Amino acid sequence: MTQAQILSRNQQIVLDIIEKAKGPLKAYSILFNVQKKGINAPQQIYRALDKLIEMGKIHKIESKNAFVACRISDCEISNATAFSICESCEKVDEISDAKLSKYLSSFNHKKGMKFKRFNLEFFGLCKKCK
Amino acid sequence: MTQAQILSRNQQIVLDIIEKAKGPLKAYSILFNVQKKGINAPQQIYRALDKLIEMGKIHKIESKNAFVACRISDCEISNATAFSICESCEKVDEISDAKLSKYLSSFNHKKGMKFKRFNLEFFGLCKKCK
DNA sequence: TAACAAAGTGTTATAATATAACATTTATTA
DNA sequence: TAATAAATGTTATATTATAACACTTTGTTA
Ligand SMILES: [Zn+2]
Ligand SMILES: [Zn+2]
Ligand SMILES: [Zn+2]
Ligand SMILES: [Zn+2]
Repeated sequence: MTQAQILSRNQQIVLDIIEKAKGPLKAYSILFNVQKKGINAPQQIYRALDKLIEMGKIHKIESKNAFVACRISDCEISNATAFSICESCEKVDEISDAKLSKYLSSFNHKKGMKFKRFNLEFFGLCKKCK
Repeated sequence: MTQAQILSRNQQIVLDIIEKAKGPLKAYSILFNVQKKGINAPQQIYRALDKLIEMGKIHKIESKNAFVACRISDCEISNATAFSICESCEKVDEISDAKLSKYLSSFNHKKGMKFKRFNLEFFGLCKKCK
């Protein structure tokens, strides 16, 4: 069994907020939300975010510069991420699809590059916005 | 036949620089490169970039906030983009793979979302850096 | 061709995102 | 307990991106 990660105080505060959020959160909106808890500077947020990403607890949605909690129990520690993003309401879902993940993880570029990691972002309209 | 796009002065200047570059360029590095041509403000760069992206002439590498020229003749006007990115030397190649593109374009999310567009970024080490 | 609309430009200012650097504190481990 | 590693607090600054407004050029159509 892998030891459950113990988070530092700031890491836990930041993670809690991201987990409670309905959608992706931006770094500065996290910052404004935690100032009552004594976190005052962007550095403190970005440091926590970096560690949480390393641990696979959260992911960065690159096209939005925003962060979501990982909801996938066996998420491969951020080596294989895929998201669906609604262009209207901004809803983001992490996609957990074994076939897709396998297909992409074994994809090899002609030019001899062996991939370690990928990130895939799908865009469209969610059920509600369609 | 679709009419070949005619670019405005600023759009052409920005595209030329991106096409000549060996790797992805950042907006402000483009700006510094064109100040001799009378372009002085970020707005002018970002406006040109936006249009060039719309036209499918360039793509944004989201994980790097940088821009590359499209080298793919039948690139589906930015609806289906895939890139390989070297984590060491920062080399970026656009991936043109009909199977991959077909596979992803027809991928449908369980939650009823129909995708219009995707962007995929692979990370690893290129031949040289391996 | 004159009138209008649409697209592009130039400019100043500012917002939003992210990192550098350094001093200090807390936790881990040898 | 001494040494090391990880995390924190803080100030300053770098980088990326957009808002707003006045003006010009280009395209369209009456
Ligand atoms: Zn995940
Ligand atoms: Zn939606
Ligand atoms: Zn392309
Ligand atoms: Zn390389």
